[in-house]
Amino acid sequence: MSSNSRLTVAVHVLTWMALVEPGRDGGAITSDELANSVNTNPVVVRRILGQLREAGLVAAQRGQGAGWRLARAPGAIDLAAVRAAVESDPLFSLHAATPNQACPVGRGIQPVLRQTYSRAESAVRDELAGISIADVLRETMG
Amino acid sequence: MSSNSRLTVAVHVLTWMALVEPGRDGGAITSDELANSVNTNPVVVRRILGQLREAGLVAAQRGQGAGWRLARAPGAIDLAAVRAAVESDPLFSLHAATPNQACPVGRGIQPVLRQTYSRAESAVRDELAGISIADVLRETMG
DNA sequence: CCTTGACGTAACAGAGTTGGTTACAACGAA
DNA sequence: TTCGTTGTAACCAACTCTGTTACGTCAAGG
Repeated sequence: MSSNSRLTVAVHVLTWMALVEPGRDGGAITSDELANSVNTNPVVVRRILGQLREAGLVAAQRGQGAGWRLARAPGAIDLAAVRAAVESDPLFSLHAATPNQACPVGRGIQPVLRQTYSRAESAVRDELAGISIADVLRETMG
Repeated sequence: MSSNSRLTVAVHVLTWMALVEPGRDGGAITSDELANSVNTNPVVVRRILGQLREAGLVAAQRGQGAGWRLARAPGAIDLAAVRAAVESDPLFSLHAATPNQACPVGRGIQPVLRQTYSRAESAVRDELAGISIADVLRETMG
C-alpha cells in the first residue's frame, strides 16, 4: 500500500461535483452521494471534503437539505491545489535518526538531499498544476 | 511519517562508499561501518544494500574480511536508478475499492488518473536521473 | 581443516498510518 | 419542532516502517 489514495478520492469527488452540479438548481451534493460513486464510507468522503474546504476548493452547507458545492469553477481547480489540500507529507523523507555528525557524509548530505527532494516535489507540482478538474471531467466523459 | 527514508539511506551509503572506497586498496566496506555513518542498525543497511545489489549497483562479498563494493563508478549511478532499486510503490494510489461502475465518473476516471500519475512519476524520475552519486558526493563535501 | 568475521534472512516488536465504521452533537431549512 | 446533513471523536483491523535479536551460510586465511 504505502502511498495513500486521498488524492484519488479528492479528484474523484470534485469531478463528480463538476459533472452533477450544473443539473442541480442550487441543490447541494451530499457526502452520501459522493461515497456511493467512490464506493466508500460517507465519513471518509467528509474527511477529505473537510480538507478541501479548508483549502477553499469547496464549501459546505449545514442543516436539512444541505451538502457541498464547488467554491471555484472546475477549470480553476488544478490537481496541484488538490494535492496540497489533502497531502502534507513530503515525497521522500530524510533520515529517521540524525546521521553521524562526526562523519563528513553524515554531516553534509542532508542539505543536498533536501535540495534534491525539493526539486522533485516541484516537478510533481508543476505536472499536476497543468491539469484541472475540468480537464479530468472532459477526459473521463469522452 | 508516511513516506519512508529508504532512498535517503540508499543514497547515503552509496555516497559513503564512493568517498571511502578509493582509499581502501581492494578492501570492502562492511554494513557495520555504513550503519555507523547513517546512525542505524546494520541489518537495516544490509536490507537496503540487498536491494541495491539486485539492481546491480553494488556487489557483496562473503566470508571473512568481506563486505560491499560499488558495482559502477559513482558518476554512473543516478538517483532514479537508486529510487527504482529501493522503492516499488507508486507515488499515488488509485481507489482502495473499485469505484461504482454504474456511475460515469466511477467508470471513467481511473484511466485518466493512471495517465496523470504516470506523468508525475516520469517528472520525478527525470529529475532524479539528472543527479548522480558523484554529484551528491561533490556537493556534500563542499 | 577450522576459526573467524561478515553476509543473508527470518522473526518479532513498537509506533504510526490508512481506510472503514459507529456514534452522536451541532446545525439550519422547512 | 422535525429531520436530514455536516462535523468530529473514537475505535478497529490491516498494514508499513524502522529497529532489533538470532542464527545459518559462506569463504578467507591461518
